[in-house]
Amino acid sequence: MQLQHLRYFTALARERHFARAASACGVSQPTLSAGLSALEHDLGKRLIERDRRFIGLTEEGAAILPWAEQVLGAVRGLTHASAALSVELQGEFRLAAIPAALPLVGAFGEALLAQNRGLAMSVHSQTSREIERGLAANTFDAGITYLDHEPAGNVLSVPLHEEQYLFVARRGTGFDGRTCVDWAEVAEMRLCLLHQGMQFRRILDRQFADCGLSVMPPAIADSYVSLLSLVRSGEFVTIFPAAYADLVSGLDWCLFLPFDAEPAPRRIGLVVVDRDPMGPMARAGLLAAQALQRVGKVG
Amino acid sequence: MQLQHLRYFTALARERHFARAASACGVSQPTLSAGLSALEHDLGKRLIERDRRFIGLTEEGAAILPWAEQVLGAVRGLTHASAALSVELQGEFRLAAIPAALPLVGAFGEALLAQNRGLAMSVHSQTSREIERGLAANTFDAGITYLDHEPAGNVLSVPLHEEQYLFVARRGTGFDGRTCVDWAEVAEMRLCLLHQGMQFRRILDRQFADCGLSVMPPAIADSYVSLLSLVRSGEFVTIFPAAYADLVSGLDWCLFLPFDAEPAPRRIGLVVVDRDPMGPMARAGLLAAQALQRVGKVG
DNA sequence: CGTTGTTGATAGGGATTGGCTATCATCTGG
DNA sequence: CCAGATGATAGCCAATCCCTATCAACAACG
Repeated sequence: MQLQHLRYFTALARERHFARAASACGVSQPTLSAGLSALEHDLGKRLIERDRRFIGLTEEGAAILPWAEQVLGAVRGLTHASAALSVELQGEFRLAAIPAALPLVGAFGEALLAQNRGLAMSVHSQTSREIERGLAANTFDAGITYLDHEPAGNVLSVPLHEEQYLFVARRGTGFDGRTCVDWAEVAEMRLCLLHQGMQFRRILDRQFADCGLSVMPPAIADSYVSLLSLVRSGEFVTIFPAAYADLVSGLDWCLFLPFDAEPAPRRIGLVVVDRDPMGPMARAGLLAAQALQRVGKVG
Repeated sequence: MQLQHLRYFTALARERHFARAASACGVSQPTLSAGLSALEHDLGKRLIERDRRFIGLTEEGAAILPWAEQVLGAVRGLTHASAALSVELQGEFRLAAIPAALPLVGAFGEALLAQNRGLAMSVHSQTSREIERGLAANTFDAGITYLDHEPAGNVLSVPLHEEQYLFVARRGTGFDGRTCVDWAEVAEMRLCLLHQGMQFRRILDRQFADCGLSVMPPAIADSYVSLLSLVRSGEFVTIFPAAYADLVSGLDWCLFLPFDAEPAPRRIGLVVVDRDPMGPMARAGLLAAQALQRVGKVG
């Protein structure tokens, strides 16, 4: 069995297209095709459903896919481990973060890249569920997400931030004199919020429910930028994580108000998978997060 | 990088000898030598300290060794996963067990092989510490060991047995009429016990300590067979796990007595590593252990 | 209904490399 | 000084990995 063939296989599973997968692997399409045939021959199983075009993976193919990712992840770990001893860490640090934590990636990236000049960080905005899967599948080296909500399958974490909420409205829409708002009145307003698949939304829903309220926001988006744009129209109000609000606090048309009753803050932090030989990327991420934690300056 | 080269590398690390490692891999010695050179060239690092003979691994070599084992373990998982779907599980189930649990491997093996006719089980007697390392390094598919003592790095376990203690003496040495013994008097006798690196010995030491006693056994061995042989001489007495005693209860010269006060029983069971895609071997082991647990017949 | 673009498989050739046997260089022990 | 052990080197062969060029089947569309 060839490692390269496993790369072809995972690429095809990802791209769902022979030519694109080949290009992603930097080889020609016939090469990828032949490599996959060889892999199927090695295992004695058809892994790919094809009907003159890519259909999907067979049952066997789906069964071995996570294993192929494990193999390749371990190979990455091996190469990094060998490279890390003599010189600095090199390559791409693949960080996934929930949208609410995006304001933290600046400080984290600063710490990480200061400690590892050879690294390049790539940030991927993902839901907490996707981060969990991506960590298990070695798609990401680390994630920044909620620490207390996860079923947490074998992860190490470093808390970075405690999330608070801020009410957001456009100036001149009746809130200018206010110093705070309460949850009950907000529930009655024209809210725009994230969609229900996203963790921050679920947390808010639970917060409203804890107050005996339920919300049916007339506008739903999948990014804070969209929410901000909706608020700017003056038609809507929304709720931001404080870290996110800080990032855009310079906007003169935008008004942020605290709530009268803050729920228990949600811890947000860095998570990496806790495998036996810890990958140098994971280690570097933990070190950077710990440095950040000591300084106390996050966001 | 070639998977085969990683096999060469782990074999060499295990055998500490080029020719033996080559033979273990089923290739000629120059082939292995060249393969290792290629691996070193790939990584750009010397991995092996050589001085006309094998000296040891370099720092880099030691760093990548656990990763190489991860890679190969994942490859095994992949192969098994692909094979397991259609037909029965094949190959070798590598079980490690502490000596005190060796009497359990019969029932476990029976259950495992009944459920998986294509499997062959190989049993390795190891200390609990070695089992822990071997599981992490993919040297074993499962272990049978104490469940409550482990620091437990990501393992799944199924309890199989609760260990009790029996006093063992040769008949005709003054114990024939007795129905039980107490810890204090045993502490005064000429005991032979396992050496202190072994878990069962440490458990006994703690048991004695809990009774305010301390023992300095005049004979120490690393196997129960040796202990039994020492007891047979009539000069010594010892303490066996009840499961072990059952196994040799047919010996007419041998006398087993319970203790008056039993400490809390120690749970012994099957452990497998809890990785994200669970290996079919681990799964098969768990299933066999669970079947055994339901039947309640272990040992 | 024919044309065109897309998608994946096949054919053939060249370069790489993994493997073998045979041999050598060096060290160890007697 | 000789014999054995250990690992590296040389030279050769076969496998295979990858490429370009091409083909076959299908879909979309005028």
